[in-house]
Amino acid sequence: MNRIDRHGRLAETDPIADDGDELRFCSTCAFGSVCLPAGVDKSALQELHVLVEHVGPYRNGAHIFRRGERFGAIFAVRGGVVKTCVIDDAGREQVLGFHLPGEMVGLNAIHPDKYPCDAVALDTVYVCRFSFAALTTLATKIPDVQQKLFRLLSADIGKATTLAGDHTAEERMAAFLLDLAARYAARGFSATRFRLVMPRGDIANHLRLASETVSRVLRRFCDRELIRVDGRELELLDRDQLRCIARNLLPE
Amino acid sequence: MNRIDRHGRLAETDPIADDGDELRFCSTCAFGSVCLPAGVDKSALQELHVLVEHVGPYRNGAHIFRRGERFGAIFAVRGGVVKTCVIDDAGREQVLGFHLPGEMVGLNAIHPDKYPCDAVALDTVYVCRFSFAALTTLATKIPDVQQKLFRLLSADIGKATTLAGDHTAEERMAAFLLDLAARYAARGFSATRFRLVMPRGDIANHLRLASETVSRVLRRFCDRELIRVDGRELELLDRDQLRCIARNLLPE
DNA sequence: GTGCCGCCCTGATCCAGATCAAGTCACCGA
DNA sequence: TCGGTGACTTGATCTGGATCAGGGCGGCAC
Repeated sequence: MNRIDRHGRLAETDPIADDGDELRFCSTCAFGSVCLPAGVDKSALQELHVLVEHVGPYRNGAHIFRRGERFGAIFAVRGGVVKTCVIDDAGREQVLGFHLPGEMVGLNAIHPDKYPCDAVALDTVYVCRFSFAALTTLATKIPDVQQKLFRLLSADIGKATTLAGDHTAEERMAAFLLDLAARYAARGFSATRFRLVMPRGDIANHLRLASETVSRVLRRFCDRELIRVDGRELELLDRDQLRCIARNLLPE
Repeated sequence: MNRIDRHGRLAETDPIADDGDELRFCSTCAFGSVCLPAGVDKSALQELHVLVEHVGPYRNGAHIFRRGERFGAIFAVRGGVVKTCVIDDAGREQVLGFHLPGEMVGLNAIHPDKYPCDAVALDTVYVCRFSFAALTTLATKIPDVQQKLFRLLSADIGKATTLAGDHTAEERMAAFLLDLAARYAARGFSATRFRLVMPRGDIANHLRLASETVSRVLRRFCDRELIRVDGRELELLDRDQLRCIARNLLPE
């Protein structure tokens, strides 16, 4: 893999950011079954491709959208990792989630009709922008599109719910690592080795832990030879054991 | 109000359970803007009313649906309060939420295509059952229905997210009480006096606290004259102060 | 009536994880 | 080469809320 060189720049051959390899990316995107010609009639597909807009690159720290902005579109991450977060009025950040290539961002903005959080690039990020108005119009014509949207929304409820549970630091950490692994695997990446693009502090915040606790738990997992860590590079060595630790918050 | 007499039975005049006062109920339901004739063409409305099925009563402790059952319908609570929860394999319950009259249950089941949790009546419960397949078909014909569903789903993501935050016992409790008050108010009930239908243990579990902590926090709120508590009857005395305590998790 | 049971409250103790305080290390710009 | 800075780690201490233990009370069966 080695998608990102040691200067943080994307390698030229990066399959994700490379628009020349569009089909390969779309096939792994959360919206792929919709965007790709899979039984959908051609004119409708044409409409979908017209309403998709490729945006990027965003550099590390750049905002894809900001809290409070009027809702107009949802986004699929094409390349890089996006963090969503809110800043409360005491100035403390709360990390809501990390969005990997192929995953959607902005679904939580439909109801309030404005983005309820910030979306920030954690490295070099490319996205597909879907105008939501156009998308819903299309959804009335193509039941598959509608169904896909319902499912994506429903799935996000489940994710948020799992995180809300009452669990120990080790349970949370194990579940987080396995979840990342599964999501990378679902997009065609390695399920055992990947890079934690986000800083420890963001992981900690997301899991409602202190960053010191994250360090310590990772250390313990290393000592028990469940994982191997080198900076932000991570390898899962004993996924069964991790699953066992995380069993109470994995099922959903 | 006094909707429930001291034997736990519904009073005869209960406006919610009374099918004779259907319009009044529908006007306060989360789906009301859809079910009621508000610009929607008549034949479509007819279809909607056909697909709605009134179910109940469920007695305290009865299941509306169980985890693992194949997903087929979403429900609007007509009367009573519904608790959703999961039991992990260690046998510990986790309360996901409470659903008041007019609110929807089951939206989180669309993606896994089976109910990911149990829905249990906390008192005498009546529901409207919406076949999801029929509803989505209708949604392709009536954009308002589709839009409503998108919004309901998106709103649930927001709710689950808020709960996932890292907050103190007092913040959680204050936010919980204000949230209940706002939801009762939105359905036409008093915003300052209502009944906590659920036992303390369920509140505690939902807020990821011990029931002892719930007791103590309520006690402290009483001492500070923010609320008045008599068993399960509750009155909010100083909502501004409560809002101040809960400010970090209310905005969303 | 009496005993039982479910729910709630209160006090004492304990502990997981937060916070505080120092480091180390890699990177970078002058 | 030398600070400076930001991300990460490690150890010491503190604390909010869990857990444990006990008791009160109202409803209900007998």
